[in-house]
Order: sequence, then structure tokens, then C-alpha cells
Amino acid sequence: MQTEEDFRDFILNGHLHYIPNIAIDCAIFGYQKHQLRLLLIRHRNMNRWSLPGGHVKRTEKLEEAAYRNVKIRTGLKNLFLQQFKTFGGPDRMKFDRFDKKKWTEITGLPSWEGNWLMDQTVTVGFYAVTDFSETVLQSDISIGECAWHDLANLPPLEFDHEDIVRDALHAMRLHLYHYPIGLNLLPEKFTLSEIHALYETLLEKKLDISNFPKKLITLGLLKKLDEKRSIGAHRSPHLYSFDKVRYELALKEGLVLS
Amino acid sequence: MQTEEDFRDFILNGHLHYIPNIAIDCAIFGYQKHQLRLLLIRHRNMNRWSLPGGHVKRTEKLEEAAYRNVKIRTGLKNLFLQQFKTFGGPDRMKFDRFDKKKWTEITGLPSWEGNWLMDQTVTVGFYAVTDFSETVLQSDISIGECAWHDLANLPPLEFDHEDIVRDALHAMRLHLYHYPIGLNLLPEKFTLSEIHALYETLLEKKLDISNFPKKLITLGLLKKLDEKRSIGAHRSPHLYSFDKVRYELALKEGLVLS
DNA sequence: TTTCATTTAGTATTTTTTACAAAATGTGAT
DNA sequence: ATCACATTTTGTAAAAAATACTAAATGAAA
Repeated sequence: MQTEEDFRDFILNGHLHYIPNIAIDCAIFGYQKHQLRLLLIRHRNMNRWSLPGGHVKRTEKLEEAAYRNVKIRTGLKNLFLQQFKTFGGPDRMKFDRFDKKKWTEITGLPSWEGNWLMDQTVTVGFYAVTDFSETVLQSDISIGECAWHDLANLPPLEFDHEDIVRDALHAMRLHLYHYPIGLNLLPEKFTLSEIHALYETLLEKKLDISNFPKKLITLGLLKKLDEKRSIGAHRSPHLYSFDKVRYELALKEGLVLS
Repeated sequence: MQTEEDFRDFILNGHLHYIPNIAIDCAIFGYQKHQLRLLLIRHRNMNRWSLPGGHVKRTEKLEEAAYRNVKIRTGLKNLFLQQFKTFGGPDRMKFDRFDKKKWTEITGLPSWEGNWLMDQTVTVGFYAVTDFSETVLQSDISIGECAWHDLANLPPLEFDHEDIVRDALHAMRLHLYHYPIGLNLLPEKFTLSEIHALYETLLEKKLDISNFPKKLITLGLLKKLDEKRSIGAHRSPHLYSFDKVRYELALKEGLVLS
């Protein structure tokens, strides 16, 4: 959707290609070095920030719609993208903050009454975790601004997106105890400190520096490499990588972390 | 929806009161004495059995729609009703098994092309667990048959409902390890054997008869009563009841069961 | 060479889980 | 009444896991 013309067509005729009344929203958590951020966008015709999301094509699955939307904005694929909850209800969208003038400007219509985009929408929530340093944020005419925000200091969000973020965090943290994570968040080779910091940040909780890495090793998730890193001062830590077979197995069968 | 007239009106004009393209489906598991069953319905215009479900009123939340639908069929409220996953995709509904003659008979229309009920639908899955001996199954003109089926021996189901059942079971069992259950499944006063049998049946897994009840007592979920049951021969077991305060707390905060 | 912060291995302690034995007990048979 | 028995319940020992803590290893910088 690159041109003004495309955007107008989407508003006026999108219901032919997209399923009405259904949307997906993605809480994309960005991690790097003890910092956790959230990807937010600000549509050209909205005042508040909101989660990246969009409609579902009539030809695609919900997951595909989520992947497509994430990829549009972050350029990343193969994310740890998880459906966690669906949000509905008559009160979840408030359009009273909408700008009537902008609407008329774009569409040529006097009001949005009867437009497919303005009907009650149920949204399927997904979350993803990625390394925010690797993402190159995209923008196009239908998106407007797009930026990482510190999770601890979010601006007021559009609609019920604050609820969605809260539930996404909760689901992600619960998930963390049952499934492995890190394949898309850490470099191919990493130190025990790095994966320790990752878990501490995502869980927002202190984990014993000595015992926690041992747990991951005992589970067989990590492979010790014959290399060492030597950045900065002090003892150089060993490098590890994920045991892909065990990792995939744990994704399928689940694991138990304390 | 009691009369033929109501039903016809729902088909023709339901989209005024219900959100199109969205539905809810409920996997209602019925438990009693080591048996686990699933509530299925067979619509008058479908050949296969399917999960009870329905559309969402424009004035209600998803949860309310689920509760309303369950109540219509089982008469029960206050169920342990949980949203677990949303199902979409272009392939999930196959209408080719539909009976064109019946459709025309009911609606007076030659075909269902363009009808709101026949468009692609995304369905939000809920599950519930209840004591099937307490339920009095309801029927009305829009439902058709309604019956409990042995979980181990289900008939072929409509659409993707077999997937939904599989995922519901999986979610229910995962949930069982993190939240208390039993308040609506066991009588007010029950024996340790009864709650042990409940968990064994729901998890489809042997649990140590001696250690498992101890775990629940240690968690503080159960209160020992000064009464005994004396049905049949042999030693009469003590009666227990849930500690409501702890139970509610565990529902909110979660617990860990091994 | 020494100092130092960090990494990593080691170990002791505590807690939890699991397995199993045995005692308790109400009922029905003798 | 007494005994036998199936079931319930308590008890305990062994195994495993989690936790806390100590100390050794190590490489860069002073």
C-alpha cells in the first residue's frame, strides 16, 4: 500500500479482499541488553499510539495475517509469534477521537457511517519477541509513524490496546516457563550471561547468576562451544549455542522451568 | 428462538443484531465418575455433529456470548468457562455438505449466496468442564439434537471442530496444572478419592492415590470436615470441601501442580 | 606481576517429589 | 462378636530438584 490511491481503495473497497469485523493486533516486544521495548505505530488519522495490526485477507489464515503485518513493519520473519487471546465487546473501540475532516479529505465521503472499517471489530491478539537492534522499521502511507517505546513508560494507547499489552506480557511470561526462547533474540553464539540477562529482562525478575544457566544446560538446550568471547576486561566467557534438535523438541513437547 | 418464524428471521436479518463473520464455539466437557464426555449438537440443516456455538450479539462481550450459548443448552451458569484459542482461515468451513433443499424450504430463498451466515467465519474457542449428571439438555428449533458423547469415541465432526476439541483438551489440561478446578464438578462435600478420580480422568493419567490428595491439602485448597461418608462397604472416607478463599485466590494468582 | 571483576565449577543445605509400607477403619461374612 | 478385607489415611525413607553459597579460574588492565 504505497500510494494515496491504494489507501483510498482500501478504505472504500477493502471488504472485498479482507474479512470484515475481524482484525489482528501484535504486541511486538523488542529486547536488547536488559531493555524491553514495545513496537507502536501512529496512524495518520489517529492521535494516539496503537499496536501494529491489520485486517485478515480472505485467502489467508490468522497466523499468516499476523506474520504479514509484523513483516511489513519490522522486516523480520521466523519470529516467535504466538496467538494469546481474542478481544471483543461493544466497548472496545471508541471512534469519537477520530478526525472527521481527515476522513472526508481522504475518502471524499461526508462520514464513515456504514463503512466496513468502522463497524465493531473483534481482534485476535498475537505477541512476538525480537531483538530490536536488528529491526529496520518500515513506514508507508497507511501506517504513519512507527517506533520502539520503553515498556516501562508507554504513552496512552488507542482503544483497548493497553489491556492487550498487559495480557500479552502475562501470556509471554507464562509461555517462558513452558517453552524455550532465544533463537531469534540472541546471536548464533552467545554467553551464559547474555541468556541470563534475556530471561531476567523478559520475566522482570532476578534469577540466580550461578544456578540459572546450569538449569538450561541440564535441560540440554545449550551446546558449549570451543570458543571464547573476549570483549572488554576480565575473564572471557565461553560461547554457547542452542542445540537445535532439543530446542525444536522442547517447542513441540514443552518443558518445565522454575 | 422458539418458533419457525424466529428462526427464519435470524437467518435473513440476524446481521442487524449479531456481528457477522464472528462466532464462538464451546467444547463442553462433561465429567462423572471416571468418565469424560463432550456435548455435541446436530443442527437441523447439518448432517454431522458439531460443537455448540453461536454468534455474538452486537451488545455483548465474547465471554457473554459463550455463557449465553452454554446456558441455552445446559441450563448451567457459573461454569469454569475459558477462552483458549481463535480459529480462522479460508478452509475452515466447508458448506458443500449443506442441504440446499432444506435451506430453500426454511428461507424461501433459492440459494445462500450473499447470506451473512454463509460468509467466512472466525470462531473464538471456549471450553468448560461440568458435571454431566446435573445438566438437563435443552433443545429448540434452531438447535436440533443435543447429546453427550464419549470423548474416546466421537463421531466425525463438522468443519474444523475436531481440531478445536483437540486444542481445547490440550488447553484444559495445561490449565489444570496452573489453576484449581472442581468447584462446579464435585458436590459441596466430597472425598479425597472423588477429587483424585476427577483429576485422573481429566488428565487421562495415573496420579498416586496417596500423594496426590496430600498435595491439594498442602496447597490449602481443601478443608477437612468433621463428617464421613458411609456408602457401601469398607472404611468410610472423610469429607472435604474447598476453602473458598484459597480457591478464589488460586484462580487469580495461579498455582503450581506437578 | 598484581589486582580485580566476572565467569564457572563445586558443594552443602534445604525443599520437594516420589515411592512404598503400614496402620486405621467401617462393613459384611462367619 | 470376631475376623477378613478393601479402602482410606498416615508415615517415612529414598530420590531428585531447587537454592544458597563458596571458592577457584581466568583474562584484561593497572
